[in-house]
Amino acid sequence: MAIDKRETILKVSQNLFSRFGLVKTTVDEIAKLARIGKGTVYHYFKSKEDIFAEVVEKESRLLKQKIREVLQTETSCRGKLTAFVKTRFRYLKELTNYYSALTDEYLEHYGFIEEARRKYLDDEIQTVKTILNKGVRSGEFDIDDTQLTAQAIVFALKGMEYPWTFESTIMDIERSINQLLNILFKGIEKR
Amino acid sequence: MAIDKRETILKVSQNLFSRFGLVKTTVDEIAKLARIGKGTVYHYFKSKEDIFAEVVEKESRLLKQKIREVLQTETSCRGKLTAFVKTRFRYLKELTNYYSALTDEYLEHYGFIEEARRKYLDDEIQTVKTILNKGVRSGEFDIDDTQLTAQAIVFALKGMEYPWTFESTIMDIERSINQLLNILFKGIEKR
Amino acid sequence: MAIDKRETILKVSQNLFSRFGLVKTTVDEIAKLARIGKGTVYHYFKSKEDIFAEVVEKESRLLKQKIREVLQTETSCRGKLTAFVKTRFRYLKELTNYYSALTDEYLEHYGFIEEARRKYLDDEIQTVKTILNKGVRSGEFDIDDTQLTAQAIVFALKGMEYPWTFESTIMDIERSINQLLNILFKGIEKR
Amino acid sequence: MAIDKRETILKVSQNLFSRFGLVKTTVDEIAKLARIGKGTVYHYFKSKEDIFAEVVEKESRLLKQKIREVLQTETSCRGKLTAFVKTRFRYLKELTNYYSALTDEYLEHYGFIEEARRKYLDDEIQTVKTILNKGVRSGEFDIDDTQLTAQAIVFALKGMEYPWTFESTIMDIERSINQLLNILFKGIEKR
DNA sequence: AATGAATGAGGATTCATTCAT
DNA sequence: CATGAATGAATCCTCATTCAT
Repeated sequence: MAIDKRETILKVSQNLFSRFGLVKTTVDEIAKLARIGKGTVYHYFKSKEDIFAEVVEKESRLLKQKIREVLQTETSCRGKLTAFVKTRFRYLKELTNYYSALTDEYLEHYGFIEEARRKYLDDEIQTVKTILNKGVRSGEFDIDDTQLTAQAIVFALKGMEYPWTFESTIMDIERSINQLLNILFKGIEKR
Repeated sequence: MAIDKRETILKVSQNLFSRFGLVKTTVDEIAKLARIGKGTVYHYFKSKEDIFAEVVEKESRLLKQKIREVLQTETSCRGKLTAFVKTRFRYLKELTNYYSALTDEYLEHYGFIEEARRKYLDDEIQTVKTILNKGVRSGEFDIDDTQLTAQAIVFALKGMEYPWTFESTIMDIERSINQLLNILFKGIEKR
Repeated sequence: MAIDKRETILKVSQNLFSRFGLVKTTVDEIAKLARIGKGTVYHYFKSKEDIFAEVVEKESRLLKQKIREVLQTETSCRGKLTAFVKTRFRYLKELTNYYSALTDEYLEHYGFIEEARRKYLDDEIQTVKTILNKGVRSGEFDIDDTQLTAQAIVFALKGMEYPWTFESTIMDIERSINQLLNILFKGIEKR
Repeated sequence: MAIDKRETILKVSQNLFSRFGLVKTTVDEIAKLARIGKGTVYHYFKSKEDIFAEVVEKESRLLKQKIREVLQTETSCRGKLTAFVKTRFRYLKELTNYYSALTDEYLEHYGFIEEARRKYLDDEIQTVKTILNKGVRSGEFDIDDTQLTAQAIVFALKGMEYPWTFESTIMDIERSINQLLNILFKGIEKR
């Protein structure tokens, strides 16, 4: 029961934060949506920021795990890279708090966000670099500096995190991702 | 005099918004920094959001103009694309409000932001597509679907907009951009 | 067991009240320090005020008893008066709740405090008056109106109750008490 | 007008603080009593504690000035001492915040109160000591250690600060003060 | 045109008390 | 007996906006 309520708070908070952000989400709303008293929220969490931190942390764990799973199902390096990019993209669309925590400027002042960002970035670059290295060794890829290339790829992927609220009306993001991967592998220059 | 004051408000607001965001910037601060009375701010602008909208609009115009200028100095399509990417990146680092307006989730509810985003995106894609088309015609590029490719490139570029506060300690962004352009042109697959 | 817990609550409350006062002491703290559930506190006491009332009452009883004891060990009236003053002072330094209950202004609204004050005062004045009367009869003292004098002395003694947090750095209170007693007996006028 | 309002806030706050203390006085009450909006209170003062500090400071100044005035009207040292004691007492009855700021235990944590206490005490002792020294030189008084005696007297006077809410029903404080002064000058021992 | 005083609607947080288990 | 989950009233403070001067 108790855990139930804690979980409920996290769930509605996740929802609210993802829609309105940290500042514009009020504890009142959280309590109301969770159908509990405002005080109860403070029974389970020390502050609104604390809830946010936990929501972000949870989403982060989920994303990492998904990526780890998916990487194991692919054998070729090209397959791995493709899987990584697509999984990452698909999940980030849902894990909006994690996304916004990594993005919002005014959150820079919260220490835990800074920390999360750094770890997240290192993590992703490392993952990509590992794939690239393996690809180079197996002869699939032709890359001079895998570290730098991994960085560049991860940066480019961040473009996918953009909150594409009007995506459907303008374009099909999935197709764009495929195209991006194509470019990534082949380049656009005439050979 | 009147125009002077209006301009001052915009300038200090730009500064404050870029540092603290829309929500955390108070009208009091704006007035104090502009060395005018708080009421005066409301003489020139209907609301805080209005100031924000205008700041963003102004930065947007500036960016577009810069890109237009720079594109004319380049002749090759590869040069044009490179120039576009680099200019865009350099300016976005300064035009932080424009950037954050395009990014912050809780701003989605403001109509003018929605509008700005759409326009901005169309614009950039169009610009890139034009370059790509020219490149294909001139034989520089080898691209099936320039619309889709332009979209993919613009998406990838958004990754550069990430607020890299710890950039210096982790990596040199400029080098990453060069690498990204390399990938863009050549791909990573062994030929 | 039950009495044990009740006693524990009283003890930790005495400690907390003396350090933070009635308002700034929370029931949570009391429960935590007593290593019991918050609800349990309400098994033994109707409210926080109730705990406070009992703590004060207990300290009051302790002080009275101490004074009674000490008065019996002295024979001369001057000795009795000296003993009374010194004992009273020494114990009040420890019985801080009793002290603060008698002092804090915002407590005036609690009926039981009003009552305690009145009783306490009457009591002390009566005690001193008894000593003075005895002294007058025995020829030790030369006093017109022992009632009025007793009142004046008790008032003066209240000055000693002041929370001298910085006492050590400024002066030695004990020495001041001696001096006060000297004045009390001899006066400061040239004879 | 502006000063008017600031003054009004201070006045009603003085009243409320003196009746309910710092903790139990709410900003809402202050605003309501001053017939202004709650926000206005914060226009003039940074916080509730700030108002309190200023109220106390104001009362302190008033007391000191009154005492200075009264000391000049008396010529004999006995007269001066009597005047000092009586004035101090009469004014403290009104300056209840000053009084409670000097007394309340839970206020010890506020730095400015600590400071005020120390200054206040030094001040009073110095004032009394000056009178005593003059009295000794003129042959009016017979005192060994005027510093110690001054301390003892000031301590005793603190007893007068007690919140004698039920004074009238029990005794006439003024008469007690006279008696205390009598004791101070003559002592109670048979000569 | 310019001001800053005035406001009140929120919003985060605390805490004494209740109550189901 | 014992608990701690649950509550909501109370409280301090912020800030965009209005308005009289």
